[in-house]
Order: sequence, then structure tokens, then C-alpha cells
Amino acid sequence: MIFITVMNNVRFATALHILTLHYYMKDEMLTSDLIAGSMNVNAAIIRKELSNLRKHGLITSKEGKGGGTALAKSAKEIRLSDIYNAVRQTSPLGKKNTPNPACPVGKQINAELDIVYNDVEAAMIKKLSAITLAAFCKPIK
Amino acid sequence: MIFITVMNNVRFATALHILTLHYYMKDEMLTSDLIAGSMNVNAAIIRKELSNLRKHGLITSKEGKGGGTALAKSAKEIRLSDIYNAVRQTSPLGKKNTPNPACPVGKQINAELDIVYNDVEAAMIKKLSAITLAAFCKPIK
DNA sequence: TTGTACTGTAATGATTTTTATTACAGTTAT
DNA sequence: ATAACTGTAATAAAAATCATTACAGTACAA
Repeated sequence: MIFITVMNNVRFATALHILTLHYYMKDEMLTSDLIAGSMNVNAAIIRKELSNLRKHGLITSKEGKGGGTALAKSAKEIRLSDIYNAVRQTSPLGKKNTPNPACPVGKQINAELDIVYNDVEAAMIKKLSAITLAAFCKPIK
Repeated sequence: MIFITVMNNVRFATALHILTLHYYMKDEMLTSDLIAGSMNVNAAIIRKELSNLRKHGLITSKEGKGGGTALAKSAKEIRLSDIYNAVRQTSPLGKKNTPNPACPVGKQINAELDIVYNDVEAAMIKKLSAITLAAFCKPIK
């Protein structure tokens, strides 16, 4: 088996929740404790994801007392595909095997799988890119 | 957290590999040992997936000596979306949190997430349904 | 009618992945 | 100086996934 880190987790939902909270509290810097409280998870996990979102240019942060995080750009400029790309780890169709190269099918199947995986993920991303953070947040509250 | 079984695994690749082998050996019943050999995995795992594929009407099987499995229908009638549905366990975007219901955002976000998740998965499935097993297998060998 | 070659399935264990927890150095406001 | 934060790492706990073993049941074939 190929054992790469995979997308079998709660990170997309977590990241989107974080950004949605920021959308609703535009004027304040949010602390990781506040965010963690809204989600019932540990603040260290939130800080870890915040760190990742910052690296991807979706939020800005300020250290020290009175610090926290804020959206790095307008919610109309953030697409759900940006969030997906920030948390993406592997294909939505899962992992691939490492088949027996002595078998003609085993030898070639992964190349064909790659094509399908890429195609399918592109369709997903296209859908996600049509939804902005602002549009996602609108129905909430 | 919601801890449901998730789609972070090799099952899609495994199922498609199984069906591809059957495509290339149309006239024979394949044994789980042969299939396992082509994939470098344990035969019991293959039998388990075969059992699932049979429940979903994609293969037929015959017990006893000389037994094995075969495609239940023409490879032109099997779509990759059928395979996806057979192995699907959870959303390609991952799991959802169980947010704090005392928070207005936490209270409503999962309903909105459901809409997005369904939408995105529908796009994936549409893409997968455009590819038949026969079309997938054609470039191999 | 007995042996052989299979499927079908369950039970158990090992491994990998994911999440939680704790800790603390560094930064900034007051 | 102290308090309130971020940033990050180390470690542990929990969950999901995969591997292995075992064996009952079925069907063919001699």
C-alpha cells in the first residue's frame, strides 16, 4: 500500500467554520479560545489550522495581548476551493494500491486511476470555486 | 466529533482493480487468490470486497471447487459511479464537527455544510457516471 | 463418499491516521 | 511586570484501516 497522509478528517469543516466565525465578527480579532468554544474542540487544534490558513493567505494574525486572527481579504474573494486547497491532503477517491508489476493490469492501472482521480477532483473544485465564503455564510443567522 | 466510518481508504481503487481484472479475463471465473496476487493484498480482503460488490449487483459468484467470480453485467453497463456508490462511506469533503449549539454559527453551519457536501458529491458522481468500466479498461494492456 | 478447491464470514491483531492534551517560548498591550 | 495572546512541538489517546488466521459451508471430480 501507499501510505500517504489522507483526507479522512474534519479539517475542511473546521476551516470553513473558522472562516465563517470571522465573517460574522468582522470587526473583532478572534482568539483561538473563542473559536474553539464555538466548535467544541481544543484550542491548540484551532491554532494549528489557523496557522495553515495563514500560510495559505486566508487569514492574518496578530500576536500578543489583544491579538487574534481576522480574514485576510473580503469574504467575496474567498472561494470554498481556496479552503479545500488549503486543507487538501489526498484524492477524494481515496488511496491507491501498489499492485503487482508482474501483472499487466497491476502494472498499468495506477496511471489510468490518476487520470480519473484528477478529472473527478477537478469537477469537485470547479463546484467549490463557484461558492464564495460570503455566499456560504449568507443563510446563517 | 462525529465518528462515522469514513472514506479514507483504498476501497475504490481495490474495487476498480477487481472489476478490471474480470474485464480482461471475461471467460474465466476468477478466484480471490488470483485477484489478491495481482494486487499484493490478502485474499480475505478481496473476498470481503467481492462480497460487497455482489451485494451491489456488480459481480456474480459461484461457491465450491471451480468457483469464483465474474462480472454480473456487461462492462459497458457498469459505470464508475456504480463502483463509487458501492464503496462509499462518507463525503469526499470529510467529516463534520459537532459544534456548540449555543453559538449561532455552530448551531446552523452543519445544515449549510450538508448542502455544499451534497452538491459537490453530485458533481463528482456525474463525472464518474460518464465513465464506463469498458472505457476505463480500454487503455490498459 | 471422500478429497480438493473454492466462497463466505467472523474474530483478532497490527498499523496508520486522526484528534486531544499539555506545555511553554515568544510577542504585545496596559 | 503582568496578563493575554499566538505559535509550535511533543506526546498520548482514540479511531479507522488493513492484515492475518481460521473455519464452516458448497460444489466438483475421482
